[in-house]
Amino acid sequence: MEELTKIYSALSDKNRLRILILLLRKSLCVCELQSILKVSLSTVSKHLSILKEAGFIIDEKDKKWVNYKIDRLNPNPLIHQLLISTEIFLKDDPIILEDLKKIVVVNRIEICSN
Amino acid sequence: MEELTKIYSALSDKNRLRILILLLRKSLCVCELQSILKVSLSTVSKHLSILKEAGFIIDEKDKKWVNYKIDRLNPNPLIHQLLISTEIFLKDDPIILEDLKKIVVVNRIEICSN
DNA sequence: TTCTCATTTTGATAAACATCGAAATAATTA
DNA sequence: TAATTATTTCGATGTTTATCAAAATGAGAA
Repeated sequence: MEELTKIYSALSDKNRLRILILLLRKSLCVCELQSILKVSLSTVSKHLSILKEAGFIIDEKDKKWVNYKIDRLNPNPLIHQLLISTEIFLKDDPIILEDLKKIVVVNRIEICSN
Repeated sequence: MEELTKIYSALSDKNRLRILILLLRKSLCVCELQSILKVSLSTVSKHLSILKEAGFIIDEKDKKWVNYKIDRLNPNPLIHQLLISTEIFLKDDPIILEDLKKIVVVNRIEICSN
């Protein structure tokens, strides 16, 4: 039962839902997410670790950066079902729509070290 | 987005998951739920109000008691999908299996006023 | 090897939450 | 009407959580 409450708890925060919707479109590094969410880097990092711990995402080193992406290979079907339902539920949300516009032009070289 | 975090937050507590699984089998009053969960009446009442606020359950007066039941007519399809997924995920959970044994013999006349 | 820099961890703070017992409420029964 | 009683609300307490800034980490670049 703890595994299930951990999964639902991971989805119980606005910033984490925004992160998941963004990652469904595109793999992103911590500083790119920070530039969209406008919270501190340490907060983004903490949210990512909660989502990873729950099984929604994985991380991958890419040169200087850590790319976070949806864990498409997670064997728990609930994870994928929740991602789909969440995406559908939020498809017209104004904050989400703004976020999705931003990832089109986001550029980690410009953003990092500022 | 707040509506969605409210829904997922409602599912982020062990006692509330136990309540939902019980109500999927049988409508129950507050004191019946209390006798199974072994937490205080005010805590059960609070959990029920959170589940009701999120759209999972409704209440109905029946003589001296308030019966809580799954809101089968909630127009939000996510609610029903989450209930089904949650039930499947917890189908072999030992605490849930014990709970389900108990509702077979639970009797509100014997339980209340103790 | 040393420096740089993206990320994580730590420590602190304020807000939210789960829980309880006691008081308040409301509705049925006597 | 008065008493009973199932439930809710209130007030208090301890725990968890979201957040930030600063320090630590660790991997690539010089």
